[in-house]
Amino acid sequence: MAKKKIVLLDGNSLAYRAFFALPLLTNDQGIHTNAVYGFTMMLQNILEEEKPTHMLVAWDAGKTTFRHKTYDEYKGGRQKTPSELSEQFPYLRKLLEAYQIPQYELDQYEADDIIGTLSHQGDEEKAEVVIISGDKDLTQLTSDYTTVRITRRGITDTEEYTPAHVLEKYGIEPHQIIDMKGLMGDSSDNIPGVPGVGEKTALKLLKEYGSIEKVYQSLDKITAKKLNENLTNHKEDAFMSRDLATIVLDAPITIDMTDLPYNGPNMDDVIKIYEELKFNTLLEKLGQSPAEEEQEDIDVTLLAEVDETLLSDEMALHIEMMDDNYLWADIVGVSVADDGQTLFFPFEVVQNSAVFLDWLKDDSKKKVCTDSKATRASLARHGIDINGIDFDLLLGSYIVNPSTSSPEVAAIAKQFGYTNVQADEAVYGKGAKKALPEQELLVGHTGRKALAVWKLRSKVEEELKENQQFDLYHELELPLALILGEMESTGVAVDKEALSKIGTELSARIEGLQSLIYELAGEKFNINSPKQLGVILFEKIGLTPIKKTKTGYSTAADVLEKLESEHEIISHILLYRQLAKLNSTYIEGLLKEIHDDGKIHTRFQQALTTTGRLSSINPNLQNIPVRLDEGRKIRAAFVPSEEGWSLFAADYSQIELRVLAHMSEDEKLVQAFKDDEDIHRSTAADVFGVTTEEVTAEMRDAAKAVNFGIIYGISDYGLSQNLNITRKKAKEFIDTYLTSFPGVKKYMKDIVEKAKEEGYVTTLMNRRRYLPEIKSSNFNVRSFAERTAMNTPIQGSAADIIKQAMIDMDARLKEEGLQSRLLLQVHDELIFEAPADEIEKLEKIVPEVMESAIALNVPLKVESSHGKSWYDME
DNA sequence: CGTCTCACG
DNA sequence: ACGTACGTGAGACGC
Repeated sequence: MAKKKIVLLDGNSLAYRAFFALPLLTNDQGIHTNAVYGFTMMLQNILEEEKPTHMLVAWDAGKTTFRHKTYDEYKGGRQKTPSELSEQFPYLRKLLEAYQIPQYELDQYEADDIIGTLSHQGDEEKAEVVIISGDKDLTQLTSDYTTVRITRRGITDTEEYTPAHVLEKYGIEPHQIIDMKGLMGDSSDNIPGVPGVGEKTALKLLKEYGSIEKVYQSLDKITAKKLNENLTNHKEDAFMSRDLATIVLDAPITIDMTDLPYNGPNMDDVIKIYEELKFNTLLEKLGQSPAEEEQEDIDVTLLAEVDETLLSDEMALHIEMMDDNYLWADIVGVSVADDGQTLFFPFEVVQNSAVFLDWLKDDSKKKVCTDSKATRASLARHGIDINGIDFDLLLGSYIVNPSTSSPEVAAIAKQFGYTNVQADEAVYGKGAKKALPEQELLVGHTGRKALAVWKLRSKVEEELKENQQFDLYHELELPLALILGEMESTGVAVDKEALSKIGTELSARIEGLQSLIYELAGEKFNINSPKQLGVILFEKIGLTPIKKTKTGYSTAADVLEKLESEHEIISHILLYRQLAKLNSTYIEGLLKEIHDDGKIHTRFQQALTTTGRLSSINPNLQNIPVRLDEGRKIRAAFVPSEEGWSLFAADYSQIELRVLAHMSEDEKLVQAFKDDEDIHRSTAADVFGVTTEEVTAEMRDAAKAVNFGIIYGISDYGLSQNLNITRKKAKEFIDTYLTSFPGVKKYMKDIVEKAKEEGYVTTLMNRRRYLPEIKSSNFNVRSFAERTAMNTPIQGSAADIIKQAMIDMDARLKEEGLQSRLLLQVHDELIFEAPADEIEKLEKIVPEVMESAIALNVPLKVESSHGKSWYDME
């Protein structure tokens, strides 16, 4: 028989861990499932890695334990278990039953004690025992036969404790862990310990004396006055604390090893509970497709001819493509739907039907669709005009809730309670298996999409109106989609030769740096691999690691910068990184994206960010280098598409701080903008208590960082990292700032409160972001939501403003009959191309239009420049 | 496919 | 005590 391997799980501890590590998920019944889900993930991982022959999950029993008799405040002051977690325990039990894993609890004892007793039995039998918990106290049980795995960040990652690892980490033996606890106490269990003694002091004492008894025997040798005094005064506490922390090895359990064989799960039961909890990804892994919603029978008629009477005055229209890049994807079918019918047309039929083409072009024939921009672009690619788009499901649902992830019709429909449409993946498959299905399926799928859009329109529009967001949707986002579509199809001209030339120069320098780095390292390695680089820097060369990542040493730029003076290799690596990034992302990456027309056509995602900003993909043209001149030179390859034209750029100056000034109505901030002051300088003057003339460059930099911090939802830690100062110093800065700008302080407080009360925050144009996590009992999750509550109205309002400016600008260009065209939007900046003789005009009207996009109680300020490339701008 | 790193506002 | 700045996209690596 194979060797015994016993795995003992600390049920409560792991459930807590899973609960706090994951966001609050719910199944369709509104039952929270995150702890069960996380627990399941852990369980899967454990089963796979350990392959146990025996298993047990131990639970804490009830509120009182024998430890309360020793110390009635044991675990006092502990937060009540959140109801979102307690409701999950019955499901955890059920899950374990399905896995056929024995569970046990014992009155008056904690899970620790059950585990301790069983591992003790295991030790005596010399059986291999693995204990899994989130509680480090359990490490006292490590022995030659027992390993303890303690969860660390995430849910499946654990740190493995053996006696050797305990010794390496703490410098003591496993049995001394309880002495350590006795001395230092444990605030989470309300175990007092000795005041003033933390982990460091406790370990120092134990390394020197060995045990609590010995520490007290040698008390006269401990010269540190305060420490000696504390030890003397809290002797009883120390011993009692040790007793409390000691895990019982002979609890009166009624089970033994023979009761715990593990023979694998009952798959039917496992599937059942996964289905109940809607663990779809786990079901898929089991080869079970998640229970499909019953699809109603829908008649989709395939037509090879277009009869005029079929196309009505108002219809849903869907252009189906297999690839989501609508700029190049082939159209695989077209469907229309209204109350009476759902029809499918092969695309050739549409192309060859004058009736259909006329209908598409006719502005008085209203089209209801999802993703109007994609619809328009896919048709335009085949020379087909479409007008009269009157509803966009994608944009509408995005405005209702920007946090919902998928742009797919099926996913959106489900949010609104309509399930009669399938996910694309179910029809086409995924990855390498993705393929066009047989025609009948395609017809049904494409038809159902159009019908879904048709059926959802009123619901979405109603919700938009209810939330006073119809204008935002209909007057801002919908017309913007048209403008963005034009920008995408216009594209930006890129000088291929110029780009290649920069690339050649970069490659030569990268090669030189590479050999230099190999030489300094004494060997060849892959500099692009953080893993290999970490080994070279921190093991071979022996530099001190400053930060760790999940998987090893961090080699991020801020870490390397701190090591720059330690070894000359660092500066070369930093430069190598910088140049390698430019070469791979911006030279090679962009070259691949230049099409036959000599242009790059990015796509702007209009329904993606949670704040209302756009994003740019395939390629991203919103992150072309600018901060360092080295990279900035890439911009020289971005040129006007026509002879004699120029690029023209206009950017909002400090738009986010101006928005903050407006929304907070902070007097000083408002006045500073009214006086057109250098805002970072004037902030510095206030924070440092000097006149603006006395502000030094360093003071201005610090103030600038604080201003950014304010926009991001400030935290002392974040600011300290950014400015490379102590947290205390950062906190002082923030406090001084907030005292100096009481309006901002009040605004931040109010916005968090409002988010808690109403569940969401809004922008100037009534964009919403829901923040359910602001009520989380998890500090990190809650803090993140609080910062988001502070940041989203600012970032989002700035996004609203520039979107409005784009619409106004588009109208103005048409009005004035100008040839100039908008090419790009980069969050606070608009980039145009223009004939030389229109530049002067643009210099006047672009700032004028942008500055008057919205009226705030501070002025908006726009600065413009123009030139022969995106690099040479004046 | 997740992680790390780094480009932008 | 907790471990973070807000919002993105892309390339390289290594499983």
